[in-house]
Amino acid sequence: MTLHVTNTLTGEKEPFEPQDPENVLLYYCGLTVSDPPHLGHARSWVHVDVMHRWLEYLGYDVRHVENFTDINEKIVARVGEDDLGEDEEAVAKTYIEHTLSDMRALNLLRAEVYPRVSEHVPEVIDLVETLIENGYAYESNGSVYFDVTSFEEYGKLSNQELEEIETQGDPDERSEKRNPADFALWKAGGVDEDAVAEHRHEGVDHGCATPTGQTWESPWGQGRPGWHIECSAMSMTHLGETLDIHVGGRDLVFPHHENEIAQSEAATDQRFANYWLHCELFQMGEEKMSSSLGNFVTVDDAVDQWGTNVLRTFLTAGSYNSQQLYSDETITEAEERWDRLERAYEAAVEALDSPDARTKVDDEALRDAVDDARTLFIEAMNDDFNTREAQSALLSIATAINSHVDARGEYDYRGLRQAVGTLEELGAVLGLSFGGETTGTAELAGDVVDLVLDVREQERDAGNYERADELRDELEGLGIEVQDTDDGATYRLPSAE
RNA sequence: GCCAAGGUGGCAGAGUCCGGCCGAACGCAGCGGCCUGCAGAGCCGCCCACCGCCGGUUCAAAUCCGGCCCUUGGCUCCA
Repeated sequence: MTLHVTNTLTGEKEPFEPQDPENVLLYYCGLTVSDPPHLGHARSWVHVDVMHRWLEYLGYDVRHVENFTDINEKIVARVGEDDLGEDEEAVAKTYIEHTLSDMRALNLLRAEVYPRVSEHVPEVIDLVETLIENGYAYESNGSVYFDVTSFEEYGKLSNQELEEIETQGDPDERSEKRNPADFALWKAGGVDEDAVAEHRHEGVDHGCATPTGQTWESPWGQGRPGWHIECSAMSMTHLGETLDIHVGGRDLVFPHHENEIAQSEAATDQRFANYWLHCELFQMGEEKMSSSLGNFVTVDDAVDQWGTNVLRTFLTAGSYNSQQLYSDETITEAEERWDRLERAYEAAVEALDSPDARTKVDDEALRDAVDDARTLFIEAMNDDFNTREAQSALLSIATAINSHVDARGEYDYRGLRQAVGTLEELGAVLGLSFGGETTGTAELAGDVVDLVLDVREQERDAGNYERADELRDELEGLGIEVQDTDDGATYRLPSAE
């Protein structure tokens, strides 16, 4: 089966065919950089990263662009707060660096470009001018609005009729619009003080903050870009008029992505994106995880607590387009699943190093299991990036390895090599890395643990089990897992992530 | 109110597009056995699901069709 993806535009799972058979143009609707990223963001990032990796696995060159929205009321509101920065640019820079660092910690492939709105204001203005010239937008009191009635297909992504779209918003602003559903492409003047006040954190002194208000010169006077236009301008600048894949959070379908389609397609008369994929949200009990609800876990805390591999196992434990439950239990379960994978991997590597590994031994059950797992994995990923199913394929390799090793006797050298290689290769698609880097200190720690285990072995030989158990307990208190086997004790250091 | 997604074992979560290999995957929890000084890890096996409810189509439905109930998300801050 070839790759199939669920397209929000049609609501159906469709065969994936990029415009150019060798290249994929991928745009991910990135963050507004006004808060530290949380696990909900990480969930989307990791799924997009897995899509990217899988497309490369299939042989495509992926041109992957991910924007940062650095013009926003919330950013203005953060100016002067703590040590975030003394103006909007500095605040945005702080959070962009924070975000990129979180992304590295999650082992995400880098995008080709991370464009920022503030660097694309001329393109935004060009696009708005085109829309006015073509009769899709109008100027009103120095602001420019998109006339939704001029775009016949408005509502096609979120599947809504224009008259059913409720509109709220500022009554003053609304009076400037021809239709309440019209949205701003360009907003006159600086940021509204009330809007800024609304996003301020309580009880924070903003000292001698000097927000600039983030305004630019334009044909319609001082102003700033509206919320949706930046993604159109940036994706067109870096990837052209028609994207192959546009990804974002489910919460962005309306109005953000709907408006992106309207303004882009009105401007170019070309289809804006062929496949719209949407990542579902984390559920914290009864509601979604979100910055505004304040019920989130930040990415850096989660990385500190769980490490990259556990987190990635957790974040890909459901389909990208299914809601996923966040709880201590579900994340602990992911940890156990990763541990099982890693232990099997280590057992295989150890068996390969042992003198009992023979090239003439042939365990068909092991080899077949590995072959089957590969087939399953590929089918799962091709079926709309089914990462959970892909994980179970990996786990079935673990079971096959354990079963083979547990039988003792002689080991199938080639079979184990194949198992290890397959785990590494397919694990990499999910961004999992086995047998983590051995650092100098880890090696030293290992030597010390060996010494302690030698002493413990002597105590055991002497029948002094109480002392032996004490030593084991103390090692375990340090996070070092001890296991007694026929060939002596083995250990696992806490993962050095 | 309108739009979208979903309701599968104790938990979590695939499978639903393309009906039969689903007598329902993988993992966790639980139970039994093996291994072990003990523990852990591991192995082998088992338990737990009339797949939200009602009706229909079919030789055959978790999967298709209709109705109903419930949950989540969106309806201009949102990944």
